[in-house]
Amino acid sequence: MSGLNPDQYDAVNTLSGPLLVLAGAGTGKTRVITFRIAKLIKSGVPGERILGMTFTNKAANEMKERLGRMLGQGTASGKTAKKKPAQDDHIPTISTFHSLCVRILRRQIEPLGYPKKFAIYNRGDQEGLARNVLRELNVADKLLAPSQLLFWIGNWKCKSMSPEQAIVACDTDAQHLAAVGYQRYQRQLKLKGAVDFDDLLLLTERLFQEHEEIRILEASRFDHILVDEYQDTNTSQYRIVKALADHRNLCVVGDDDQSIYGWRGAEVEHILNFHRDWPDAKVVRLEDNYRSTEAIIEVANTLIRFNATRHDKVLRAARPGGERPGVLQFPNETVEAQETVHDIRRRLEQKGREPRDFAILFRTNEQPRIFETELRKAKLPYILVGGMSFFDRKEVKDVLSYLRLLDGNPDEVSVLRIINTPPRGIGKKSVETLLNYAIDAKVPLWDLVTGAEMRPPLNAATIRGLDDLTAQIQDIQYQTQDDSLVDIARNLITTIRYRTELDRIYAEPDEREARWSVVEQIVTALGQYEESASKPNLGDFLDRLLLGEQDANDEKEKQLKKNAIALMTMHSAKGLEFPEVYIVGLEEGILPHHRSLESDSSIDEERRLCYVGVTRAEERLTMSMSLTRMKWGKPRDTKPSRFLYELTGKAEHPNYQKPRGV
DNA sequence: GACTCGAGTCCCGCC
DNA sequence: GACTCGAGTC
Repeated sequence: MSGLNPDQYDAVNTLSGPLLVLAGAGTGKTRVITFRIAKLIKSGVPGERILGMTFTNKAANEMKERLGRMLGQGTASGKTAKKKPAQDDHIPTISTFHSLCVRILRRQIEPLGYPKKFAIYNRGDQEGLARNVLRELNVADKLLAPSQLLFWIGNWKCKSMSPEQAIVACDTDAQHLAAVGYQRYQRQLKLKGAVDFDDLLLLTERLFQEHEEIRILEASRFDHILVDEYQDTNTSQYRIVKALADHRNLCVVGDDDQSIYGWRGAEVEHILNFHRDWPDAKVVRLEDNYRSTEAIIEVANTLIRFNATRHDKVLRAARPGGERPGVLQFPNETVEAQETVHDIRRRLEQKGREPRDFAILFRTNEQPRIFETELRKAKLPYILVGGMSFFDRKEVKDVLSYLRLLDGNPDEVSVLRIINTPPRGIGKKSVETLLNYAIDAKVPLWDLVTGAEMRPPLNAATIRGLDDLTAQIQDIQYQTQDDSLVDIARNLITTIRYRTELDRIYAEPDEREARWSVVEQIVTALGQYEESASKPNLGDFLDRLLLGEQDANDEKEKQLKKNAIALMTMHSAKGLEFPEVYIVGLEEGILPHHRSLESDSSIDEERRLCYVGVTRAEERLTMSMSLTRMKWGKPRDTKPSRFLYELTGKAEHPNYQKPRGV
């Protein structure tokens, strides 16, 4: 326990009772949490009685790794540990909220009327459902598009609102329509035995509310709870934490200046009001920043002071001096990318830096493309973090849908996806007939496919197709009963002739290879999972993959090990640090994002996001913008981000605010 | 039923 | 510029 300052030491050694750690950026939050867990264990608390909660898998993995080093062992549900730990049971659980909720629901969901093997729907699946709902309601796209419906549903859900509550809270006709859609959407999900991501939290919350005995059972699993990034908890997460913390040994850590998840329902009030929930809570403040140089901290402080409503706190730099952060302007985004990569290469060669010392941070997921191109040209290793794009790929969706089926979980979305992929003569019309029949007869679609339920009249080609599919799936299930998961997947891909299908669709050899390699990556991920999990099974693998616990991107893993330049959004960068950071695309409309320009409070959140970006840098920070940017096929003029003026001291300080009402 | 082509849209951020 | 969707053709 060496190397802690008095405040950190205080936080680490307060072992019981409610504790609030208000910690600025770079003040050693994660360190305090990990030290505290280690200390608890050393003081005799069994590891399995400790629960650490994080918001991202990255944070969870990092904490597991640190803890592993500190205690010289692995941690539960961690794939970071090479060997399976000897005593699996004495290890603390480090988990994201969603992962924790999935585990609770897999054990206890039945009282809520969902099947134990519920499917988890992601964005793509949700869209299909939303479309169905709108079709059912006979709503024209212009009145309410599927994406809008999902937007509203997401909004209500992250505020923990039921459809009934949403209907009451509506202002406009479109909203009211969405609320009705929300009700139908939930009904459909339940009918299909599926939940979406938000439901994972909502249902857990409801489970605890309606079934006290389950709440007590789940709460009794742990004696200590630690929550990182507490400022980012939404209503459900807040209630779940409270419901689990009977023992009162609750330690939360956070920073209101880094609250960047307001759009998914996070409320800073939770951290600001912690002492109201727990009046005897001890409060520890960490204000010494050990990460960045004084020059960088100065920029960060200057910027964040423009936010009106915040806890006034100072961030003191422990590292004096330092290079002044640079602000660069480029003619267009190609030059911006080229020059950034050029600069990195120069510093790699001249300053003895390593690729892993660099990060390029951006606001939206379309920005990295051009940087990827330039990095590839320069033959520099990079890793693109985040972005669910892996799951958006057709091949991934296809293979995962088949795997869900093989897991004995033939939910409708998966069945519809693969029923005619590869083509087996089952046309749109037939699928529609089947689907309508399934709805009318209240039987699962899959039972019509297999013929377990009486099928409606269909043409001969369709029947042959359905029988083929059924035979294929049953063959695999029969042949591979005792096989490893990897063998099952291989058998599947061969049986459905997926490679042939890819070759048929894609003419370009390069594209064929690229697509096929994605399929192989899934198999590799399955192999990795099988090695690390204590009781591997297909359903658990699919859960983990969907929750992001299991990395399916083989290339990514390799590069990570290989030491690579990190490309990520500022949201993903939270909690991380790099010696050299480039924040790119600092333009009005990007950061702050144009969708946030309507209200002051969302501009404040954009500013906090920028603050998070700035405070990732340890030694060198470069911010850049380009004067024109391609948008919808045409180069368009841009305006420098207001944050650039603010952080360079060129904007009016809020102390000299313009008169009201102007 | 499978495939091609052209019109229409532009979906933040994450688990 | 990239992608999806629906009409139209074989």
